Amino acid sequence: MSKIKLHDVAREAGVSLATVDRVLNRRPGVRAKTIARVEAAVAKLNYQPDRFAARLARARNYNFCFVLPVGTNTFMGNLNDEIVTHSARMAGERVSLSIERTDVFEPERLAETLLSLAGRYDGIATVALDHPAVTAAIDAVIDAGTLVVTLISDAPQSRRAHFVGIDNVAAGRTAGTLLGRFSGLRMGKVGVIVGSLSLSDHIERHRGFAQIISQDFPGLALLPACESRDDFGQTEEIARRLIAETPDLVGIYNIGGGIRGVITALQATGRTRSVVFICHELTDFSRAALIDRTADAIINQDPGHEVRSATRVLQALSDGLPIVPDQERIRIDIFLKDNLPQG
Amino acid sequence: MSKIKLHDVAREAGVSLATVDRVLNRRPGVRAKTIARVEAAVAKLNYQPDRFAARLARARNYNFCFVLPVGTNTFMGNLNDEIVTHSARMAGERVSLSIERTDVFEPERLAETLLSLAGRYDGIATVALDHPAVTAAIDAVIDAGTLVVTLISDAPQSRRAHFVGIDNVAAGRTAGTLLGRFSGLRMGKVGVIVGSLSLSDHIERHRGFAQIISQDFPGLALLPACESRDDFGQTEEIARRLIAETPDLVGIYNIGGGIRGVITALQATGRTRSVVFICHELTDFSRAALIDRTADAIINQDPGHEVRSATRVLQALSDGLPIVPDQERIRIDIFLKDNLPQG
DNA sequence: ACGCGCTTGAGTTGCGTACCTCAACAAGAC
DNA sequence: GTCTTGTTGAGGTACGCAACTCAAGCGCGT
Repeated sequence: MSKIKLHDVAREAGVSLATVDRVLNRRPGVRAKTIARVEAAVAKLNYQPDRFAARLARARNYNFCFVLPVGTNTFMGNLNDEIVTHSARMAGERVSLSIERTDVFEPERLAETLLSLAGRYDGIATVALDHPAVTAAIDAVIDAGTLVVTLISDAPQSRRAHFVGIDNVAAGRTAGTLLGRFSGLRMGKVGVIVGSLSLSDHIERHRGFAQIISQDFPGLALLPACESRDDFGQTEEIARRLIAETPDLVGIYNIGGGIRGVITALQATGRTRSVVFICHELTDFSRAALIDRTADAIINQDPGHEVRSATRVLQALSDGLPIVPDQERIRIDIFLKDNLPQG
Repeated sequence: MSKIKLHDVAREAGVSLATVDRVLNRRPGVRAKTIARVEAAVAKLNYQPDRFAARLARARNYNFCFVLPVGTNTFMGNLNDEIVTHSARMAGERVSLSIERTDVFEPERLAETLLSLAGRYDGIATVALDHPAVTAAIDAVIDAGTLVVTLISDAPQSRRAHFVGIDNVAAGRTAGTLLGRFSGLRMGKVGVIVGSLSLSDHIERHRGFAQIISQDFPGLALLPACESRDDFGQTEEIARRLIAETPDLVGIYNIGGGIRGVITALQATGRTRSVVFICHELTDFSRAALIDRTADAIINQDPGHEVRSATRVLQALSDGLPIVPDQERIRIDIFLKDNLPQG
């Protein structure tokens, strides 16, 4: 019952260690028939290479790079912090993490940045865009032998190995159900503030939200979405206008950043309790708003989980190990004032 | 900028490899002053031992045991499956997982089982009970040199190294807020079905739920809790009675198992939409009920995450490595029909 | 001066795998 | 029959650390 090792596989298959090694590491120079014999032995003995010995022998360090947007978005700031923290932890694991910043909203700039990184890293985790230039750049990077996973925002047309993030349509639907049900049986209007109508994740959230409101809540009417460019000031202005011009305003759904703007507007107009407010991403601000009941629910994706997941996936791909889908699935977290993490 | 190794630490501290080894592995025979010198060097160079080399050299396998309740509870069944699945994955990591079943609800039986496991395993993850006999048994197991973490249900008075599970008071509060807000502005009664009033996690959920209903929802009145012993049939009977005898029944909160009973009762009486139903644990049944809208929300703790977390924690404790609190925090998941995992 | 215990250095071995070299042997081409 | 090419075996080295042995050095008391 002791551990099966390479040696046992060799004996079982009736070949030498060298041949087993050639088969397992896909080195050339082995007949198909011999390969089959070795693979049969592996299967029969249920051989699992010792990860520790393998990594030690390989004596290889992995360099991964996270590509994040420039700017001071709070969520991206948190993501950045998680990368730094995780990087320190991975020192003993032979993985080093870097961060590269670029204007992710400019397809050409992002594509350029990605191309400049090709070959310089073993793997890249990038906040992507669903745009032909970006898709082409990702595929080019992959062809150069660098692994690519997308983070937060996907480029589904590309050949990226994995997407680390949430289903934004489902997130929008979740927001819709929460807002609709939290509004009780009231009838009226619902305002939507979106960062940009050209960001696919924002569009998707909006689509999911609109679906639910129109299907499940006939008493609620969706106002046209307003663009805030994720800016604090603009968001506040939009929220104030919504509140002032809509007597029967039942709820506000803030799809992107600038959450503080809505909070400020709601508090200034004394509408914190009579307007259902739902937003995305747990930050110090949104958390405080949830606790003082200005916000009613926060839809969240856990940046810590995303960083760890991206790193694990890149590592697994590098080592040719399988991925645990369950562990890498990023949840659409719903936070109420009652289930906030820690104190 | 290449990796710092033991050798570098030895040179920096002006001692030999053997001495550094003695210090790092807490072997005796080193003067306090020398220990300090070595530790200073470790700190200065930020030395991080290579986990892979260390594990390889230690040439040690870890045997961990999960102690689960007997019986056919669906959630515990899922937990069991996750352990089996994870066990297969850990074969290459030198960790083997076993499962031991006992009557967790009988303190004396559980204590006995735990004591019989002491010394036979490197670590134990047990579904515990907050009872003096269990607490004493856990402490005895720890004194015998076996690591202990509690799973799902804690024994807070014991010296267990870690608790893998959720804050059940917070989970109850979450259920309260969801039920209250989902009921709209209606007034009426709320039924609570609890598995057992002597299980601390059920009591805690009930306490949290009651807190929120009485504080935040003056229009709602809590009916006395009914015990179902987590049994399908009994749960159905209780639910049917609640529905029949309570004309103004607004919602039902099922704290433990037997969810199918409530579902059956709601569907048979045609009250699926007029009664807000909230329960715990995502299973095939509760998932189906959420999708067909018999259930309005499910509070969940992810059994896969719990198994992986318990294993990771036991491993980290065995290797003397730090724990990443963020990664090991089990979320109080809220599932609506819109944010269910996968398809 | 001697022995004792505590501390330290030097060195060896082994963990299981990856990766490499060299030699041997076979089948097929010419 | 010789040469080429493809296939296999044998064996070595390295990876960084844990764990161990043995001997030497030190100050101490007697």
